[in-house]
Amino acid sequence: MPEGPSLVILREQAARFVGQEIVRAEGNTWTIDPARLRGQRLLALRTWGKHLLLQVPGMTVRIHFLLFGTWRIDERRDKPARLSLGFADGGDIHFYACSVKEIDGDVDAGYDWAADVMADAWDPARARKTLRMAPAMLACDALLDQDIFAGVGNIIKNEVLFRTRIHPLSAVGALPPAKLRALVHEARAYSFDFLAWKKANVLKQHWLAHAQATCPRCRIPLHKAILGRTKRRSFWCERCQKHYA
DNA sequence: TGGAATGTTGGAAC
DNA sequence: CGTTCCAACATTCC
Repeated sequence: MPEGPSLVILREQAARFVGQEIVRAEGNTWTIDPARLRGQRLLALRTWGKHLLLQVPGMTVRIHFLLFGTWRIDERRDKPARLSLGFADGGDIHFYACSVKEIDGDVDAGYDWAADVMADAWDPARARKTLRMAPAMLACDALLDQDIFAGVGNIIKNEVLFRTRIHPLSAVGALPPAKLRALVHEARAYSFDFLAWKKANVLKQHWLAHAQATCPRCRIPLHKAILGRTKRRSFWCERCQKHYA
């Protein structure tokens, strides 16, 4: 469950642990020593794109779920946890099949919060400017670029391109200003729709292009291919998504 | 049951 | 030395 909106849900689900002492810490992670977290107070729980940041005094741990990672709160799966944290109130959180890393130094210095499509600090003008500086970049690659659209994943990519009627192989430099603006705007707008639909457990039924066979506008078959430098699945309509080149 | 999938990284190759 | 490419990793579902 790794796109940005899902991380927001996780952050909200785990918010009650902030301020509590970590009384148990274990797991099969090899990148940090879980024992270092024991006895520490969880100072903050933040997200940046697809990253979850756990801050305790003198240490920040970054969790990334990649493609297969999952978590559970107040329950366990029948699988070894990469990292498990137990809190003073008796609750616990378990992370599975994820990447665990310690972040060196100041978190605020290392992350550009303006790039996170879910963040209050999201700055669409910054995204547009970055895109204008890379005119040859394909639209399908641009949306997956975490330095520009942190939190956007393959589902959001396909839905944003469909909504904005932009062909995935369009060069961003060929987009008229209004289209570029729409692309950036929808990257955030769709991400918040994703968040609401995911919370309501109705995300998939709202997919218009991703993993779909037919264009809901034209009723013709959608195209499906592995596209771009990112080599990810794209679903698009040749009739209603314009190829800017 | 083999293949595909909401993703990133490290190191090889150029 | 910088940029690009690809194998590797990890898990579940159909």
